Amino acid sequence: MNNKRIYIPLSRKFYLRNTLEVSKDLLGKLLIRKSGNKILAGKIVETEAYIGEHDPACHAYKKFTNRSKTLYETGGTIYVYFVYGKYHCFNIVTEEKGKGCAVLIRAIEPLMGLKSMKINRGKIKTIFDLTNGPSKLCLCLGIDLSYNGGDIAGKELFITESMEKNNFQIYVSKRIGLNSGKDFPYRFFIKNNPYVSKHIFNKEAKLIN
DNA sequence: TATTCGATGTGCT
DNA sequence: GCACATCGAATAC
Repeated sequence: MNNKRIYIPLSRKFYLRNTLEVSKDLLGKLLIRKSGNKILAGKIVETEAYIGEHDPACHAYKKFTNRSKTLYETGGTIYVYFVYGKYHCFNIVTEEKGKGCAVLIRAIEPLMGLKSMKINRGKIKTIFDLTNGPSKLCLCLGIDLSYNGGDIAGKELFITESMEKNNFQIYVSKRIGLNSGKDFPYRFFIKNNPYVSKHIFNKEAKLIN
């Protein structure tokens, strides 16, 4: 891949749509992180939808708190939060301001800047362990709370169309790691992609295209 | 102020 | 497959 290529971020409009649609459409897109003249990038292979105040697993279910306030911003806002005392999760707000909806990026397939990613991440068993989890990819790309509330159509961290043709099949399953709202089929991932995070629920996943 | 919990990851079995 | 580290945020009181 050519580092000199100019990447055009998807506009905010892309995110001002139904959360499930955005979750599906993000698969196959490129997540780009620029730092100085370095480019770290990966293809999005797994996402989850969190759909506002009526979704028991969504942070907006418990109303407005200091942590969840950026979730109520307009679609295209970056929502990063801190969990389990040591990890970060990276989301993109969807739909109109005030809805409290977002897509969690759960896994990417690393494509550029693998060397830096490995340094950021620390020891791994195989290359497949590098970015196959929401907090793993945050570590690799250096995504932390300083990005919370930022614009996903910005310069440093953004998503762009893939240059490859996207001919893959999409599976949908239950979401990972929840205690409530666990039965909603809001997790999307690319069939047979080895960088998908967990294999739990994959057996019962359904093909949707 | 006290207590519980968590959209995870790691390591061991 | 399963236990558990870890600590900030949310909730209970």
